[in-house]
Amino acid sequence: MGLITKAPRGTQDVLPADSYKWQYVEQTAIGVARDFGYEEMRTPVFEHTELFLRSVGETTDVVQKEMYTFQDKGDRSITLRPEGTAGAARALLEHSLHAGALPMKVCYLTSCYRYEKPQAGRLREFHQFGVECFGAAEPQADAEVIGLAHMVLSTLGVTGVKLHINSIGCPHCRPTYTATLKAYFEARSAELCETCRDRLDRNPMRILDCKSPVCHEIAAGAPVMIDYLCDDCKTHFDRVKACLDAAQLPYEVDVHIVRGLDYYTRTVFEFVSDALGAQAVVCGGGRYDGLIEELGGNHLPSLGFGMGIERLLMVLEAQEASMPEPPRTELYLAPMGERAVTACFEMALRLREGGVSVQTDLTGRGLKAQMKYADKIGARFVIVVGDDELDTGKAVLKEMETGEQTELMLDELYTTLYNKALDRELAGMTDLFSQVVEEG
RNA sequence: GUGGGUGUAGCGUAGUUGGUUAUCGCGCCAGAUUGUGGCUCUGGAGGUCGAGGGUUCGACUCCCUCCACCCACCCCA
Repeated sequence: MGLITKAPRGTQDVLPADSYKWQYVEQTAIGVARDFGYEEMRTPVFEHTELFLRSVGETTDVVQKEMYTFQDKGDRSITLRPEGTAGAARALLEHSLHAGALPMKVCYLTSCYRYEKPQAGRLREFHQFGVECFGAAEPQADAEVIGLAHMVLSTLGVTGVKLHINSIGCPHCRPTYTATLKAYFEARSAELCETCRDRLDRNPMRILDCKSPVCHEIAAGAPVMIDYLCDDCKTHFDRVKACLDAAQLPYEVDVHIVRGLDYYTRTVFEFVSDALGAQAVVCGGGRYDGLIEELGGNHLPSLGFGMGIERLLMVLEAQEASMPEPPRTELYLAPMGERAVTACFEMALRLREGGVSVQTDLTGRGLKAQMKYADKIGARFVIVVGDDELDTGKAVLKEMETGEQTELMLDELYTTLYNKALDRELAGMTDLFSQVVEEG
């Protein structure tokens, strides 16, 4: 197979058979966010590289080795967005959205790009649903954002997902902690794995996350940020937890959560699924009180999260969750002969104008093949239109599932279909009603 | 970037000391009395056996290189 018939590494096509799942997930997420006051924002796929250096952080892996960066023809350094927060923050500043009503709540559905080696739950192009809440310093904002993520997951029927939260402090208390942590690991540096010895200088907090057994054991006894929080951070975290408790949102404080993006402060959280492979984080986010300042704005405490659509779909797939499928073609018009082809073409257009989903023959196939096609696409009704029908105006409406045939006049077709649809809807409501009665 | 596993039609597969035109199932297309789908039967199309090179009279099969996919490390959504 030649290169042009192969999508680039780490990318995925969403095929017609699956796109309804994406639409369902996306609409659900946007809908829940709207209930929380979030409005959609769309920002460009690419930004000035500088934006990500400043926000995500120059020492992070994302920036150091995973960005799709290139020079454009005007010799600007451009980068395909590796995450969604930076672009949203940039747009906020560029359009002075923070001058309007605060907090400023936005959400988005975006593709993100990271040059990584693909594996289960990890792609080079992936999609994220994200929210950002700008200008909300209070702990209830943290809880609300977490609650929003939780509600998106529960509305979709996701199960087996756990919420982990932590506080990683602020610029006032973190340096003290980092120094303490570094001293602790340095004392036992000989035992650490090679990568963790490198991390000692770059970012000792990463060692807490190491999966190697020895490091893990050493890390287990390491001082944790929580114990070094300044009074403000501690109070903030306590109140976040109090809100979550009050809302009965179950969580686990996981002192080892360390986010890999530099802008995070105070609250960080992850929703972790047991249905995924090693990439278990379905949703990750937290507070970034310093980011807007870092990008040249005023101090504007903010927070948000990103949710991986592919991972979300993997979880739903794993638990065999049902998702509402879009309605199938209502009617297939099977023309016999040239006169009928023209008539069906015209009839189909009229019916579609009335909101009926109709298909008719485009291939010149025989009747049998057309019936097969109608069956395959799941058409609910079929009408064969030949010279007889055109001459008399009478036709037979066949219901595919039951084989039941109804005689009708072609010029009453729309009304008939409308009534049938209405009957179905009523029947559905009756079913729903009896179900409710049965369940008490 | 580092490991491990896997590559035969759209999908799932047979091909086991290298030996004619590379299996089979599903799917697709067409037929089985003139205008009716699902079941059955018959026929047909579709493959540079992941790619390139090497060994050999002869390679899907053996050797080398590369590529892709899957999984893990790392990192994160």
